Amino acid sequence: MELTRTKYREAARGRRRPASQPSGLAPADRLDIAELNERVGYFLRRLQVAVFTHFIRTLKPLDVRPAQYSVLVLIAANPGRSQAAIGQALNIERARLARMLHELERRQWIERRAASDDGRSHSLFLTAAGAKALARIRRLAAKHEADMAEVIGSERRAMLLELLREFG
Amino acid sequence: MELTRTKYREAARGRRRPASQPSGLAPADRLDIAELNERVGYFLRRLQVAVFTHFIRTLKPLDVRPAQYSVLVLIAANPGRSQAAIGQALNIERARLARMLHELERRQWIERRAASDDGRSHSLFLTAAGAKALARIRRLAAKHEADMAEVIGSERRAMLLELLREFG
DNA sequence: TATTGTTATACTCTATAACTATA
DNA sequence: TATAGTTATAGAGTATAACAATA
Repeated sequence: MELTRTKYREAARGRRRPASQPSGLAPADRLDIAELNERVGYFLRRLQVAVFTHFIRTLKPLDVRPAQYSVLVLIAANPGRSQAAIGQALNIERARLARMLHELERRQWIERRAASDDGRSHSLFLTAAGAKALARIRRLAAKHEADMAEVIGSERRAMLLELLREFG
Repeated sequence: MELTRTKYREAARGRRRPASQPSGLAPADRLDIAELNERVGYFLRRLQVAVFTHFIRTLKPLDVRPAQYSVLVLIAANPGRSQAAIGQALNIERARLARMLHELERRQWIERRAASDDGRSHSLFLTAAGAKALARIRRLAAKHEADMAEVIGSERRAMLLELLREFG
């Protein structure tokens, strides 16, 4: 599944047969997926993969992945916070976050300073270059989100966002 | 985020502050995630991870993962189809599917027979043991789905499923 | 004792490429 | 030439455990 209007329309045409229809009546060339049609996790995963694929492609010029984007955004909005705080908020393992931050530091988008109050923790900040990059990143992320709205439909996107937000 | 009623209620309490509120007013101990509150992909990913985690934990007794479940279900509903057909329907790379099928064959849940009409392709079938295992797997998967409905609410689950299905 | 950050290992999943055997 | 399946490799993400420094 790709996130394009053409594919979406194809999917809409293919969806004429209701999920409750017995599997024996599925056309010979199409596979019967009736049982999966009742699984929230199945569709959740498919849409998530499609959305992330489109995000990654849209942000390819800056080579930023979804997790990196969320970390940069959180550091920008919460300068000086620790790795533990960022990791907990985003549900990223501290081991994984440590490696990701090394990469962002290598690109000179963030810097770590020793925390004044706690010798164990590092305070995280965007560098000037990081802030500049984030401005470009945000423009591409906004384009990604606008593409999604165009494919999904604005009001459907809003419904989906509200439903998902209940659990995030 | 875990998929439990307790966690859900905590999340609901924590959601009092609207997403549009300026970040400067976020409490000092909580991180400001206002910008992510508008990202469909962010919540889609969080919910998908939570749902898969619960699925994996529920099916732990049989050690079946979501992708394996979907493959078994598709073979059961479409006996004799090729790896290519299964892979295309589920959006699984043929290389990945080949390894997964080896594992399912090792467990003696599926078997491959040479296709009668095409010497290149393998026809996939459940074994008797595979059919028996799938019956147990389906009971656990149904429990997983029921748990989800309990946490999310039946009507919200139905709305979410319908919205997601538009793109799957 | 517990926490912060780091390194290391293992496993899943994704993305490719190269290869064989068939068509 | 194209397709079906296999094997191999590389990278991202997840899950652990172990460790040093600090609380």
